[in-house]
Amino acid sequence: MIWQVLASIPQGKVTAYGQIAKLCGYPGYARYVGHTLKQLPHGTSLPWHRVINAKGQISFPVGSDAYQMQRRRLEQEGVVFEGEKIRLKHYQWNGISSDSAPDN
DNA sequence: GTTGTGACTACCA
DNA sequence: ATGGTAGCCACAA
Repeated sequence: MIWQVLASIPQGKVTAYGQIAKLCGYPGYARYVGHTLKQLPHGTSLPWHRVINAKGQISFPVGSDAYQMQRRRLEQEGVVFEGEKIRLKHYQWNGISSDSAPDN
């Protein structure tokens, strides 16, 4: 299920772990989603990089290898970053939770 | 079976 | 807006 929802995320858009879990019919399974993405093979065609946390940021330590890789992939798809945060206002796929209070 | 940890969230200070 | 705490669920020790 998670893979299916993951694959349905449009290019150039992002969503949150909790949102995916909810869409899969498992609200509250945000951590499970993260656990699943962690298990994805490196060569997977699934857009795991389009999954971020509810804060609108990448869930990896800033500067870490994984962080930079995910960020680069997102930017390649046209996603714009504001510092470490993503412009959810324009790039969130299906409303991400609540926090992040976008402005502009 | 209890305890600790993790690519998470929400609420409160 | 930022930082700390509690809830959340699955998995490993």
